[in-house]
Amino acid sequence: MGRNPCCVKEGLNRGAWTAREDKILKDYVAEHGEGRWRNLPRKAGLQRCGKSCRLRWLNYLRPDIKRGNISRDEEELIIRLHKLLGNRWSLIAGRLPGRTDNEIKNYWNTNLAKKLHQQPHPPLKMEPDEHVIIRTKAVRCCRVSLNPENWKKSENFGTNVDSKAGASMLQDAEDKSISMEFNNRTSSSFGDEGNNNNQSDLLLDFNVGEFSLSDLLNSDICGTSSATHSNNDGNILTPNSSEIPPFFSDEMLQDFWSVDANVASNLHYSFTSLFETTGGDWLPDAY
DNA sequence: AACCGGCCCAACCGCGACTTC
DNA sequence: CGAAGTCGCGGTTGGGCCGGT
Repeated sequence: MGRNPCCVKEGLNRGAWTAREDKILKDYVAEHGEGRWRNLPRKAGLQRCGKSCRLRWLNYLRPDIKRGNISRDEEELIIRLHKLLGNRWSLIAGRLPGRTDNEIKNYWNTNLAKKLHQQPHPPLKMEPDEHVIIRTKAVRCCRVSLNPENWKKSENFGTNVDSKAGASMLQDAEDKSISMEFNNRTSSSFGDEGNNNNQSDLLLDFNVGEFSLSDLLNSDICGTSSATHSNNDGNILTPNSSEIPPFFSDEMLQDFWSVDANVASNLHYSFTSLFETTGGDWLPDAY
C-alpha cells in the first residue's frame, strides 16, 4: 500500500543552492509548472530533496518575489496582521504581495518582535483577554457558496451558534442546493477530539469573541467590498454586507483603520483582495 | 590584522492535515 | 478503512556578513 518513500536523503546536496541548481529548478518549473515536488528533483536532474526544491522556489526563485527592504507600510501591515492572525506567517505573507512567509517570519523575529518589545506598538482598544487570534489552521474550507438569506434565518447567529442551529443551517443550505463543506484540520482545536461530524465541529467554533476565519471570509470586514464571484455553475454570488452581521465591533474597526491612512488603505486593499482573489487554499473552491 | 559577538536570512526539521493506494 | 506518501506550515538552526574591540 501507499507510495514510494518520500526522499532518500543520502547523496543529496544540502545547504546553499548554487546558481546552476537555481537555473535548473527555474527552467523546470517554467516548463512544467509548480507542484509534484517529490518527483521534481529526479525529473529535473537535481540532487535535492523535493521539499528543498519547493522551499527554494517559493522563497527565492518565484518570479513575483519582491526583493528589498520591508517598507514602513508593510511593517505596519505585518504588525496589524500579526495581532490579528498570530504567527500565521503564510497568511500574513499572502496579504503582502511579493513577500514570503519565511521573509516575514524572519523580519518579525529579527526586527519587529524586538522593536515591539522595546517600544510597544500603540495597543488596540481590546483588552488582552479579548485579544482575538483567528485560528485559521483549524478549518480548511473546501467549498462554500453562501446566500445571505440563510444566515439571516439562523436565530442564534451572532450570539452563539450551537451544533443544532448549525445543523439547521446546513440542512437549510442543502435544501436550497447551497453547499457548505468544511474539513476539520485540527480536531483538538475544537475541543472535541474524535468527532467525525466536521460540520458540527466547525459550527461549534462560532462564538462571540472567538470568530473563525470562515466568519471573516464570509463577512464584509471592510464594509465596502462589492465583490461578486461566480461558482462552478457560473452563477454569480453577490455577498450583501448589510445582511451579514459584523464580526468586528465598530470600535475595533475604527481603531483598526485609524492608525495611518496609508496603512489603513493598504490593509483595506489587502483584505479586499483577500476576498476577491482566487489564490490561497483558504478561499472557497467555488470562487 | 585577528578575534569576537550579534545580526540576518536561507535552509532545514518536525509535525499535522490531507491525499492516495 | 488503515497505512503510507505528499504537502504546507511554523519553529529552529547555522553560516556568512559586519561592526566593534
